[in-house]
Amino acid sequence: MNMTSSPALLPDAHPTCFAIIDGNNFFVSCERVFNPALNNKPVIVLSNNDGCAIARSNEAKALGIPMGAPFHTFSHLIKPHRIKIFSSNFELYGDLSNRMMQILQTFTPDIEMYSIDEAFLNLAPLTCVDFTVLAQSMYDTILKQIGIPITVGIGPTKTLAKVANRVAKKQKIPFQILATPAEINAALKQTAIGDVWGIGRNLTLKLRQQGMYTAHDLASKDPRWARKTMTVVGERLVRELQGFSCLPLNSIEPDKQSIQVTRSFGVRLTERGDIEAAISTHATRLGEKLRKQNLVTPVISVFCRTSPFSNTPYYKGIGTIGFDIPTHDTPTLIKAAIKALGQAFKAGFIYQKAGIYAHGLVPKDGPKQKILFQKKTADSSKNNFSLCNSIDAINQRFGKDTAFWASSGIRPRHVMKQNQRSPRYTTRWSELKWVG
DNA sequence: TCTGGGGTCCTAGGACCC
DNA sequence: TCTGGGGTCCTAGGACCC
Repeated sequence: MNMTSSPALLPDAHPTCFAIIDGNNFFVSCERVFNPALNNKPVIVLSNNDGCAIARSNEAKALGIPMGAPFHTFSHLIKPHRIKIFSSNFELYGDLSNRMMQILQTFTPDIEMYSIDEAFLNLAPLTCVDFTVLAQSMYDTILKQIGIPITVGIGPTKTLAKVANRVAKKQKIPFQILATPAEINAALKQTAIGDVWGIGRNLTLKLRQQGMYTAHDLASKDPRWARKTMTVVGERLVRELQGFSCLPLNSIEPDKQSIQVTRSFGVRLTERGDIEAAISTHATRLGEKLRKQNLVTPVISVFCRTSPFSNTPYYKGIGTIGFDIPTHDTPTLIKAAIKALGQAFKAGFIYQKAGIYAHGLVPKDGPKQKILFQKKTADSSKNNFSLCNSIDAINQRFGKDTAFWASSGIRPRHVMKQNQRSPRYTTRWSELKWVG
């Protein structure tokens, strides 16, 4: 494509056209929906265990608090600047996310839900639509119906739509459309190389060393060069920046290949029994996730590790157990997890985190592998499916862990710190917002 | 005292096969 | 000159994303 050809309007100039829509400072905006007093004030949402900042309002960003900053590195700013702090409330965020996605689907069904707060839309088929009107309408509708401000970026490829979105955010405007080569070039020139979607910390360093500082520098490169230095991923990236779409819209969510449940303990643990209780809890969560998605796993891995940030010696142990028959049965998973922990655990260390992974997932009713030497008891899971489903139903209705497995402990020591969580306004009757 | 959690894709290299 | 060759499958590790 000739990047200097005369300006033309999308989508005639390009065969493809994408929009990326995301909620501004999404978790903070969710908190503000039910607490308007937070508007125009510095607000921070913390990760699990209140460990670090995972969402910051613009006011908090202006105070110089970076994404991912550990709580203790900015705790001294809280009082003098009256920063409002929240523990993460994913039940609330997930629910508002669903509502946002539903509204976006009224604009086009050709949508890919990319993350909790982001969606790509394929706009190429909307040939008769004025994208300025469309973007403004999306912004107005979502702000009015949910109360969350969004930003819309539109461009001929997903990567350029991302660039457009970033430019809009920088200018604090609701949307940006990159249609002409001149517009694209201008946007690329004001985008730092590290802010390009797909360029992480390592590649930023590498590219800077070679004298590339902006997205425009990278877009000027030969894709063959990119393939050599950054594999096929880099080649796609350069082509996308040049306006050739390589990343299609994935409107159908593929089955997960792996599922993991990992948590910091909140306290330091040294006793194997305490870690077993945590791992049992994680295995229970894993079973729930697998059953919900109708998947079974042929193998699990369990790990436990010390803190990489402390001065004490670092250790990470991993144990793996395979199943004769892929399963999503909680007692089977717990039993295997505890056995795997036996491989991973080494006495004498101060543990901070543990987790369980399931990989090579297959659909529960998919084709089954024949087992040559199958023990009679191997499919004990079968008998427990209805029990697990009943427990899932109880916990769904009455709240997490109303019914739980004894191996998780009656009073476990690994309970998560969540000191500042807001009510789950939209998903719990008991936590409804009262007005008046 | 205090540093999240959950995913994907790609490549290299070894094992194994004919 | 060259002294087996080519393929698949699996895993570990590294990169990225939000």
